This record gives sequence, C-alpha cells and structure tokens, in this order.
Amino acid sequence: MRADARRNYGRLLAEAGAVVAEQGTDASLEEVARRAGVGIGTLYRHFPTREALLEALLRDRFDGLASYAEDLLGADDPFDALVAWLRRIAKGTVAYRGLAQAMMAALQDEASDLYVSCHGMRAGGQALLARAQKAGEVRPDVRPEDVLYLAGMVATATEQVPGDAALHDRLFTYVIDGLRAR
Amino acid sequence: MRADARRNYGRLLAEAGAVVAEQGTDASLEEVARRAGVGIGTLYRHFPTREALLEALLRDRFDGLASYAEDLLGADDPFDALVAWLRRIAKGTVAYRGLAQAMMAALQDEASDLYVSCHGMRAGGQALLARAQKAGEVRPDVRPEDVLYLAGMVATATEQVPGDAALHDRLFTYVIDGLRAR
DNA sequence: CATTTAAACGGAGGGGTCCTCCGGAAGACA
DNA sequence: TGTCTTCCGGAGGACCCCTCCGTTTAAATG
Repeated sequence: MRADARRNYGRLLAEAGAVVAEQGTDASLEEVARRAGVGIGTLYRHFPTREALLEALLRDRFDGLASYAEDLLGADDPFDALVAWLRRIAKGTVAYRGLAQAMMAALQDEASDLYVSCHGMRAGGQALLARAQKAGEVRPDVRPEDVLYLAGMVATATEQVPGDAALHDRLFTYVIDGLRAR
Repeated sequence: MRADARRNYGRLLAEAGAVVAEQGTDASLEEVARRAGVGIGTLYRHFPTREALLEALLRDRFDGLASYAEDLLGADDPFDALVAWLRRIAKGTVAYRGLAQAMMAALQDEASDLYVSCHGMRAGGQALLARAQKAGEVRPDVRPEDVLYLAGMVATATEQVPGDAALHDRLFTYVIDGLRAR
C-alpha cells in the first residue's frame, strides 16, 4: 500500500467517525471526503460502498463485544451475563443514529460486509444464550438471532427518543423479562 | 376548494399511497407528482411537508385503531384485549416501510401532524392499558407511551426482515410476555 | 354570455447527494 | 534520475428537495 494511500485511508476513517457520529449512518459521503481533504473518488476507492465504510468504523467494536462475551461466559449467573452483554450492545449501538437499522438489515444478508465482520460477536452471543438456556433461565424457544434483534429494537427506539434514558431502561427491562423462562 | 384543486388532491393522495407502499416513507415526492400527472409545485401546495402527506395517508387507519380500542374495552379479558390491539398496530405499521420509525419520532413531537392526528388512537391505547393494569394483568410501571414504542419496535424489526413471519411472532411474544405482571 | 379576479397550476432553477470514469500526479524502485 | 504502476481528484450525468413566480383557469359577477 502506497504511503499516500495509507495516509488518506486513515484520514477518511477518522473524519467518517466524526461525521457519522454527528449525522448518522446516512451522512453525506461527500462531506466526509471534503473534511478529510480528499477527493470523492478517493473515498469510493477505499470504501466502495457505504457499508464498507461502516464496517471499517465498527470492526473494533465488534471485536470488543466478542471478547466481552467470552469473559462473560465465566460469570456466575448465566442470565445476568447475557443481560449484561445485551445491555452493552444496546448502549453501543446508539453511538451512530441509524446503526441499529443497518445492523438488523445486515443480519439477514450473509454476504454483507457487516454480517461477515460481526461473526465473532454473533458467536459470542450465541454461546451466552445457549448457556442461559441450558441453565433453564431463558425460554427455550429463543433463537440466536432473536436476542440481537431485540437489542437492535431497543436501540432503535432509544435513537428516536434520545433524551429519555428512563424510557430506554423501561423498554430494555420489558424485553429482558420477556426472555426469561417462567 | 376549487374543482381542479379537489381533483388533484385526490389524485396525489391515491398515487402517494401506491408509491409509499412500494418505496417506503421516504419515497420520491417528485415521482408521486409525476404519477399523479401534476406539477411538483402542486404537490407541495397541498402537502407542505412529507409528514403532512403521510398524515393524510394514515388518518383512516388511526381512526380505525381508535374505534377498535373502544370495541375492545368491552372484551372479557383486559390483557388479551390490549394484546389484540397491539398486534393490529404492529401488523398495520408494516404497511409502509419506514413508518414505524416515523411514528416513533412523531410520538415525541407534540406539534407534529402525525402526533396530533393519532390522538384518538393514543387515547384508546391508554384506556386499554389502564384497564389491564387495574385488573393486575400488566405490570404497574408501564407508561402509556411504552406500549406504542414496543409496537413500533416490533414493527421496525419486522420491516427489516420482511420474509420471516415466525421471527415477527416470536419477537412480539417476548415483548408481550415482558409486559405481563408476574 | 362576457368579464374579472383570485385561486391554483406547473416547472425552471439553485442547492445537494450519489457514484463512475479517466486523464494526470506522484510514490517506489532500479 | 527515469520509468512504471498505483493512486488521486473532480467533472459529469442522474436524481432529489423545495421555492418562487409567471401563467392558466374555475367560478363569481355584471
């Protein structure tokens, strides 16, 4: 990779982080390129698609969630472990407005950059869920995808009502209680 | 209202219904005008904002949900009544892709066309919830807005995964069970 | 009918965005 | 220093949003 290419890649990623944090996942890519002091063509060469850019932006986060899941597999209470993991997902997903949507869409498109990139995270969640089910704490009919959708759903609602943290907590609580085996 | 104005209003509304059904709530308004055989200026005169158009499109649906709630107030089981109402909301919201989002956003903007227009529906839902809570079937900490957000959340997930009706049902079930008083 | 008038129409136009494509710039390596 | 290959930049075509205003036309009036 040539020196200028590497430099531009870094600048683009940094500015993309800022712009997407401000404007959400469908921010203007031309503005990202402008702020990075780079031509729009350069942006498209490094990130052929909006999703590719998003994926680069999220890779670390996915890895963090994967290793967090591994840590939690050693926790005492399987249910609390799952809940803690989901809470972190739901909180983190709010970082970029529109991200929850994008994630839910990606979850059903196995060829998408995002789907592939979050594989480790998915596996971690699956393990946490299986453990909690085996312990009889989570209803047995819950599928692995379900918990991710639930987290995405809560995150979506939270995005729409950014001010109301109490609402977010209540919604999260309902969903978690709905998961619990009776 | 002049005859041509009334005619154009009707055409615009009809085509808007079709286009939004196809493309979702952020469909091209220029295409709506084109299909209606009307200038773009005419569209903006009748519907100054995208939300105004959406509101006109949804008014009947809101009224239907309001009167459905009234009917259900006479049903035997308060919990089942609430669930039936929510199920109908969640199903209906999927008619237009992006609608659940728009509704959740509108719910916190009391000045928005959508917020005002769905007042009757909100009141109906509030009554159903209060009855179910008084009967001790729904946890007491649930606020009136919460149930609408929950319906919107499920609808959002369903929009993202249009094919999987079973997923939709599962998610709906979790959320409903989370609402139930233990 | 003919005329007038005010409501309604239409679409050009300025400002954005997306994405492609290719001539030109500039690293890298000899 | 010169060559070669990679990389850059931004013009350009297509689309969309929304406003503004000259023109058309329904409808009321004489």
